[in-house]
Amino acid sequence: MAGEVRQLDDRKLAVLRAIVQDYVGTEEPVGSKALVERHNLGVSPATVRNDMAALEEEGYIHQPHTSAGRIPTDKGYRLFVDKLAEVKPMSAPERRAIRHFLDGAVDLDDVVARTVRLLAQLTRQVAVVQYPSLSRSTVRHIELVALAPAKVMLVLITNTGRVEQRMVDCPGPVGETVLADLRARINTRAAGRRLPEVPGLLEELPAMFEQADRPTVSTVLATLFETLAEQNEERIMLAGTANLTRFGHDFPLTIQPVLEALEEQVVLLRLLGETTDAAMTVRIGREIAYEGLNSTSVVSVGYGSGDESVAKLGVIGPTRMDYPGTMGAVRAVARYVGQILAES
Amino acid sequence: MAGEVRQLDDRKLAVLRAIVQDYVGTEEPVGSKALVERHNLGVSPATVRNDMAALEEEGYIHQPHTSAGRIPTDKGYRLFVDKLAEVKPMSAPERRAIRHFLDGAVDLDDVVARTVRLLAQLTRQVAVVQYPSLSRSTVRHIELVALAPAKVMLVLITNTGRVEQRMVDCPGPVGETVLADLRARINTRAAGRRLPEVPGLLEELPAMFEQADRPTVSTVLATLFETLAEQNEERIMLAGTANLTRFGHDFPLTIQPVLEALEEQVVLLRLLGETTDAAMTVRIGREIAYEGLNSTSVVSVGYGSGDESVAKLGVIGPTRMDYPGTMGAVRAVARYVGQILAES
DNA sequence: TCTTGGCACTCTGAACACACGAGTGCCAGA
DNA sequence: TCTGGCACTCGTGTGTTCAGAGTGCCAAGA
Repeated sequence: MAGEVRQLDDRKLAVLRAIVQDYVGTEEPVGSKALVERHNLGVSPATVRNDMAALEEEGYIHQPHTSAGRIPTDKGYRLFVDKLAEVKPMSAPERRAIRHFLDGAVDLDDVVARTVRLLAQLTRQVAVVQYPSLSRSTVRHIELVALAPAKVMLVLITNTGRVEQRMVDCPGPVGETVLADLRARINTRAAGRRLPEVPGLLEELPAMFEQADRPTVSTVLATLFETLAEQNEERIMLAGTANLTRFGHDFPLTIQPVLEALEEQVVLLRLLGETTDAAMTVRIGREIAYEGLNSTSVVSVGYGSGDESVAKLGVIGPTRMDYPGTMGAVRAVARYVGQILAES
Repeated sequence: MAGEVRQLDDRKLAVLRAIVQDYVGTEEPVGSKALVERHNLGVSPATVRNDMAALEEEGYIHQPHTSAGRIPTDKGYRLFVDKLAEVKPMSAPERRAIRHFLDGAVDLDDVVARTVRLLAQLTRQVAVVQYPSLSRSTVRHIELVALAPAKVMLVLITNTGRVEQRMVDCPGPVGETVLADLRARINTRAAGRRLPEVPGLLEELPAMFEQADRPTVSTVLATLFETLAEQNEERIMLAGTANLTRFGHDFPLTIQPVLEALEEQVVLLRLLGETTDAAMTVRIGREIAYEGLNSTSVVSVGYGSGDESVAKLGVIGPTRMDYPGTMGAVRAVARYVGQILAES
């Protein structure tokens, strides 16, 4: 009946942009007349109506009732985000405030806690920050300490400031010289490397020791590898759940599944995990795999101490959100957290 | 006009109990007729009406509108909890399930995480569990390790399985014998003692060392005292916020301040802090100091590894909650967590 | 071919009236 | 002291009406 892949005309795109902007602002379906009044599109309401009909035909907008205004669909938001919106940079005072707020942090926990609060406050939505995960970070230092004749404490310090320690029960007494030797060899090879690489780099180590010491060396290494591999340390911090109350009119129905999803760390981790490292990811409504979040959008991005990202952070809000502003806030916060981590 | 301190008649108490029970079940104001039908009070609705009028006069119940049923007031719930309700013990299968679920925990974090989820699930409300706090627990072991000539790592292990470590930069190189001596002396004095006691017990230690070593000893001790005193480690874990959706009809208004309160660890800590150690505490509506929680009730109790409580846990729900059941669940969970902590 | 003004139509939401029923308070009698 | 009866109150649900916002379509103009 109609051209399928027909390219949308510039004005239609402008109309879509205007609809998204107005709807995000007012939360109410927007009609042709109001649109023309608030944006100077240079055409009459009737023309806009024609464009709207076309946009609806293509699935970018939708009418709740026959005689109501239009609401963007997920597809409409998608087009808006991809083609029509610019990330809105933070203002200078905002940037200064972010910087200042994060600078006050005393340790890693505090950095994460401050970040998540800040993000929730800036976006007025639910913020999620993943702890810098072990698997992405690099080794700063590995320490071995004899606590008792056959008991060694192993301490792993990462570039993100995270400290993990383990006790190792060795098969026999451990000489201090052996331990020092082992410590030196481990650090020479592992320092600065990414955690998952480390086991490969230490493979030939046992062979470098006397036959008698090999069981001890192997035991220590085994514990180290365990620590490195321990993925269940993927922790997450949340803030801003109170912002859910501003979600919409049809309240309990929308909010319940969202609250449930937020309690499932697994869901949140997978959500953030899908973010491609480099760029900011925006997932909208049905695009989100987890059903409970089908009426929300997720804006997420990686952050890291260097040029590489060690963890993700993001924001969860209604599909009807201020995408440019949210994306700007997320990007800015991620950038500053990265700086803070790099400094400390 | 009327007797003020007049003792309430047994039947009036029975009526109050019935009102509370019905209202908790139905969430709707309960009238005299329905009451008589559902509980065999042995009297007619008219009689019940008289009793209700008296109860209202005394402030135990309240009428939302002239021609509606009655709803218990905070004062009514208070009387119910104090005089009319028995803590409802968990059934044997429930107890077994609790036990089994908690037994699977692998470390302290996991114990707390499982506890809070369990509590949320059992009560279908919001659960709060405080981590065993350093100040209440006792020293299991303190370890000192030389990492570099003038760098010592201090590790504090508590009876609740918590491990805290700190780096100490010493004013000068530290001899291994001095360190061993210090370690031994510290542990002899501190092991088994409550954390806040420890500084007092170690006061005269520096004097027992050679003049030259005293600065080092003092530095190490200072860091240890800091670690002991660090109260901001009072962490809390939450679960079951999704249960807030079952709160009431007047939704966003009630839930918003509650969600806000739940984000403030400080508020939650103070809330739990007010619990007297020994017994279970129930705070109802306006009795709660924090305004945002004025339409909720909090049931909390201490739990601990021995006979003494090291932290608190509890449940936050609408004032209209099943007090006997909630109290039963809270008590049972606290008891089992205590056992788990004692074992590990 | 695109745009525009006009017009008839649809539908929601607010306002209002109204009846029903649940629940009450009070009183007189047992 | 309890009970049944009775008149009264008031919230809720239903039905109706009405205004307004918004649409789609069409014919005329650029």
